[in-house]
Amino acid sequence: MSSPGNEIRITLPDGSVRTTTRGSTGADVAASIGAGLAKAALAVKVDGELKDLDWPIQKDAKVEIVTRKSEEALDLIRHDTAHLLAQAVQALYPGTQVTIGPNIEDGFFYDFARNEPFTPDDLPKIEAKMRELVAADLPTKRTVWERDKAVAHFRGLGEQYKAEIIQDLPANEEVRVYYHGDWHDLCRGPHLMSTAKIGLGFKLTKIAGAYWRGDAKNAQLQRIYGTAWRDEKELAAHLQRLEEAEKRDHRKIGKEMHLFHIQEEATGQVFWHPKGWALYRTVENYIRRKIERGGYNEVKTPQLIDRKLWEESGHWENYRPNMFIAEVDEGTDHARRILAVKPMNCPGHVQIFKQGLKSYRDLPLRLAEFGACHRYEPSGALHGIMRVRSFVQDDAHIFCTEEQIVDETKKFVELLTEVYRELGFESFITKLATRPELRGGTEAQWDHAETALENACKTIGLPYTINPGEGTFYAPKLEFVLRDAIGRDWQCGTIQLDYVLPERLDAEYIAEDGNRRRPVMLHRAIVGSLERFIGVLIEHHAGKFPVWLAPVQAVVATIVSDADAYAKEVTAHLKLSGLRVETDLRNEKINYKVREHSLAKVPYLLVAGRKEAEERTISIRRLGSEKQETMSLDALTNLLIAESTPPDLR
RNA sequence: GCUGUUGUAGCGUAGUGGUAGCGCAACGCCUUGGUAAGGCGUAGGUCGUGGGUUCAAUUCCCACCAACAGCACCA
Repeated sequence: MSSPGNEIRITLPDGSVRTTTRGSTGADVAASIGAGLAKAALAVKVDGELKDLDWPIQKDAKVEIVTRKSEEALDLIRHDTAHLLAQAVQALYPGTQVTIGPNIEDGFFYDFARNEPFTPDDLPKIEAKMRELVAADLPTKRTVWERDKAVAHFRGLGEQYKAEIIQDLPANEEVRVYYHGDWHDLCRGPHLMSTAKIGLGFKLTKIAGAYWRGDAKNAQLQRIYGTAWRDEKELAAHLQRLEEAEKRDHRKIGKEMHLFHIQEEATGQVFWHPKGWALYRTVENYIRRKIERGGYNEVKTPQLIDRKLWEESGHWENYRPNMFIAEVDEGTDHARRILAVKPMNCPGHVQIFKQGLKSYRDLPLRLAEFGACHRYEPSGALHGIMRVRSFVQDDAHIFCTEEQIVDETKKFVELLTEVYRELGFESFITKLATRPELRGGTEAQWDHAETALENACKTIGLPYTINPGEGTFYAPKLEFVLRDAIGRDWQCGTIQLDYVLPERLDAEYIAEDGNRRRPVMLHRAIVGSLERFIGVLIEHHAGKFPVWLAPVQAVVATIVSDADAYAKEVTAHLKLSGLRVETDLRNEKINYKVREHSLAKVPYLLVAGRKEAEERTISIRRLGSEKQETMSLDALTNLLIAESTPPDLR
């Protein structure tokens, strides 16, 4: 229903309708509503699409004026700030080529090609230039170019990357070039109407190398990251959040709480200290109970396995660069034997499966292992205990029939959800990684496998997103992702459907009809690597673990030395109940002890003074509370036992 | 692996071409104090490793190792 002639009908978000001339802009509409709105307007949404404020509206449409308060404002501001960054960089460092500058979470980046490296000292200079450009209030102007002319123009300026981008634009897409003052850049838009609209809520945060088009085979560009907000107050709040996140860093807390360390002579491997190992074992034993009850059989397979098996499994061909190789002299004829330290547990589990003929009645057969795996990870990938070269997976392989896939997947996802919940993770992300370009197996197998994973998510009501083309070459997979304190995502759990390995390693079972069949193999892990998971756990709780996980669950601290004997007795008593308790008899004041153990994040401080020793009681103070509570030794023991009981045993 | 930055006592840090300070922790002495740092004192460092320049290197240069941030890779 279009209006006649030069009139068009504009529908505003409140449902009201206005008539205006064809070709009116968002700015016109805003002005017609009020001067305040006209001033506040940043852009306009026409039928749901973000447009420049001076975009002529040609037909009846729903129109919404976007202001600083709108949700879209941040995206607009960030994108304009990216342009501002590029403009500042080219002003300060002539000859620098611009490439792309998209928005990311909390900000933006822009990739530049320049022979000289940027240094951290450059950031304040660039930032100052950006502020200058904001103050100059440079007007934005949108122009549309003919494609060949644009390519020639940018090439003439020495902007090879931009020229390449224009050439690769879809044929039906308009080539738009935006001017901010004299400076111009290829861009789809929309943009704010002037640099002043950006405001000063931005900050450049870091410099890094990044490959052109994300491919390590291409040239490496220099990326400058920034964050941008509606105003300086929002920026300050964001920086504050980052600081808070840093305090949760598992590497920092791991050191402070004496959980583990890593040193040069064993990079990418963890030295677990007594306290960290207590935490580790608590998690491991918990998982062990969960899988035992889930119908798994725990096994243990060798660390060093002959090259021959890895050749059969395909690892020698596909995974060799990541494998640690051991070579031994067999003694005679200089015969060398080559073994590989296992990077995965699957081939070992297939060997166990193959011992003795299996019947369909044996399936599903679930073999689990806390398997220590070694992988030679690139040095730049190492990160605390989250990404290491030696780690233990809560690994298991389910050998089953085609028909059992859906049920087994469902059971696994239920188990995983329960474990995450019991360990304190109410929210996690699930991704379904589907068939990649390079893949084995038939289309029917892939259809079946992907559907099975999808059905499992649906039947238990687990929300998931599709991660297209990210499956492994042999299988689609579900990925379970936990987020760390600094906003980084870590894939922990996974389940993958594998048709290839049973084939390569010749696993089979006797089916109901008496024929030999290949089992399907489900590779699955709940926490993934114990090391990584504990890292996530540390950051998730910021070191303030629930009592059952806490490395030290309580400290008995004395006020006067007269209470020493009683304090020792209390500690011994609690230890007999299986609690992790320490005694602090030091010649320090109680204030000092309270402070120290609070900072050490001990959940319970048990204070013993003369009074408690006489009355055989204890004064307790919980971490995070200033309240004191005095109770009998028996009551205390019961309380601590209750709180330290793992969630699955309650 | 790539780009950039960094590497000083257990931890956190200052500093300089003339062989190193501070805070916390540790240890000793005094203090026995009722819920977030009591006082005084002592000890601890071949300044990541190896070369080079220099009369002299922790400081300047080179190489290597490691850590950190991002990229790429991944549990």
